[in-house]
Amino acid sequence: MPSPTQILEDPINSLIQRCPDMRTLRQIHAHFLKSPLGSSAYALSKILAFSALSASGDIAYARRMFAQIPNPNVFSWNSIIRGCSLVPEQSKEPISLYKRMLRSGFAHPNSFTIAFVLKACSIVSAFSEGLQVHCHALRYGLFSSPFVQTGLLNFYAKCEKIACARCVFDEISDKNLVAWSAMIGGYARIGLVNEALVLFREMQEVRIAPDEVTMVSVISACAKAGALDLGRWVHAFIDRKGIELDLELSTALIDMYAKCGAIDKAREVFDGMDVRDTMAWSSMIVGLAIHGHVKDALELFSAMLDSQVKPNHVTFIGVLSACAHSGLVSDGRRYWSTMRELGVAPLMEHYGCMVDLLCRAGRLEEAYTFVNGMPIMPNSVIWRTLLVGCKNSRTFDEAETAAEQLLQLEPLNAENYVLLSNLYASRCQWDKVSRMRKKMKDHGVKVVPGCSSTEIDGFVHEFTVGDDTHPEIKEIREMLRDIAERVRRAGHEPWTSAVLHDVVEEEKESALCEHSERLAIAYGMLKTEAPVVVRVVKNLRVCGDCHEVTKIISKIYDREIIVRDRVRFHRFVNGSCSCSDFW
DNA sequence: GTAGGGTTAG
Repeated sequence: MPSPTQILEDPINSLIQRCPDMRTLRQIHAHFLKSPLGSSAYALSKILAFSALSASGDIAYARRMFAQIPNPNVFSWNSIIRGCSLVPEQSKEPISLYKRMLRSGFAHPNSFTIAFVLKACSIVSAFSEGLQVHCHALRYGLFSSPFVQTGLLNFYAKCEKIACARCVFDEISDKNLVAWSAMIGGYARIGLVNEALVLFREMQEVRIAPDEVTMVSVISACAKAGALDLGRWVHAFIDRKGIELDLELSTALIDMYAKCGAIDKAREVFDGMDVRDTMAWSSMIVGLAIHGHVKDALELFSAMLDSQVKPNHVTFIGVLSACAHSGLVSDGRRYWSTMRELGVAPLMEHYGCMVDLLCRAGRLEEAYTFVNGMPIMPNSVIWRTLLVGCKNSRTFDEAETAAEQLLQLEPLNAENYVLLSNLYASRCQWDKVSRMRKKMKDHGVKVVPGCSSTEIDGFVHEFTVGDDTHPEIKEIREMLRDIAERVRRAGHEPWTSAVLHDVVEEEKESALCEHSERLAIAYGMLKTEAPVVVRVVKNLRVCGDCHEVTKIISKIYDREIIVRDRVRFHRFVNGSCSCSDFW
């Protein structure tokens, strides 16, 4: 039997449920303030929830309203906490609100509160605050809520505390689809590809059917691994299971195919999409750019503008890097202006592209002036780009200043000393070469060997600095040296994967058939290495006199070579000769 | 009233 208040309150709820916009909500609010129900906590909390959470709401109005509620109930606290974490500007405001809620002592957190605060903590990676929320969840006996469980798991994963996330995951007795997806996504995000894929397999073993959200993480893991065969298999799996190719999954597929070298396949997915947003367009543009398909990338950018999708900073990274890789200096400058006209504020990455553009075109002085005129403090990448340009051009006098800046910013990065040492060596400045060695020693900086690999038919071929153990290393070196030489002779500058592809295809058709397997390995390396499987694992750096093979590859592609945790990936792929067997 | 997803310079 409903109480008299409930009878009166029901119309409020239904009124708010049907409220179309804030204008109407304000009228409803005004009406209730004047009515005898003006002080009803229930009515106020419903009005607050609408303004804080609905798509047509107004968080500023919700904040003002919340400030006027004398003793907000838990529902109101939850609404304002969640509402404040939904705004695009990331802040710790929801966490501060939660602290205020606890201090007020009037309302106790429930599973909704904990889930919302954890979400807020994961958005801003507020690790210490999240830890306390974890304690509260246990103290208030709320861990049994699946929303709290996944909230905690996701919080740890987003803070890159993956072992903690795994502990939470293992503690969940009844793991649902969301928990599995969150854990797989957590692994994939930080590049623990093997763990992500193994967990995906375990998920199938316990008969939890993955959905499109799960598959985004799985595909993203394949992209990070450069595992084209696995990626293809997963795509077929998605089709076989009838999982919908929504916007996010299609974008993940475009990215995976592009990063694994199958740019045509990426384009096929892109062309098959009904709706494309900024990220989808950007993935395709970036993919084309890194493959050296500069004309296609720039045409696609025009098509994007024609289709009224607003480009963002990532789109312009693709456009500017496309220009940089093909020497289109004036076009690059034009796009730089377009970017500003479209209201996309240049970030460090964009300045990096422009410096790269000028350096590759041999305009070192201009690049240096550009760096000095930057309104933000140049980072180490900018100085390194400039120094690599110095090394290649040999006609620039400001290298010393750039070197000082770089060493000041990153005195412990071995890569910098090696770069500078090589730069001085290229100029026969041997005293400076030994000074670099001494500085490195003084700082206790050690060289970490660079490492690259390629996957062919599910088998990973690994190459590490100073490691000659590959059974055909000599032949592979010779072949790559030959390919590099042919490209050099052909006068293609800068070298792009498209040019390389042509040369390798030509090789395939020529008299080298007896070396087909080696060629496949070399080609596989080119195919998988260059298209930005360039994932640099933190604290690992390519440095030192890299292995001949990796050096040639990086030279050919004129980009940094891959460093990633090969061993893990190797273990995974080595478990089987082909991925279809593995699954 | 709640949870898990896609693009990023060298």
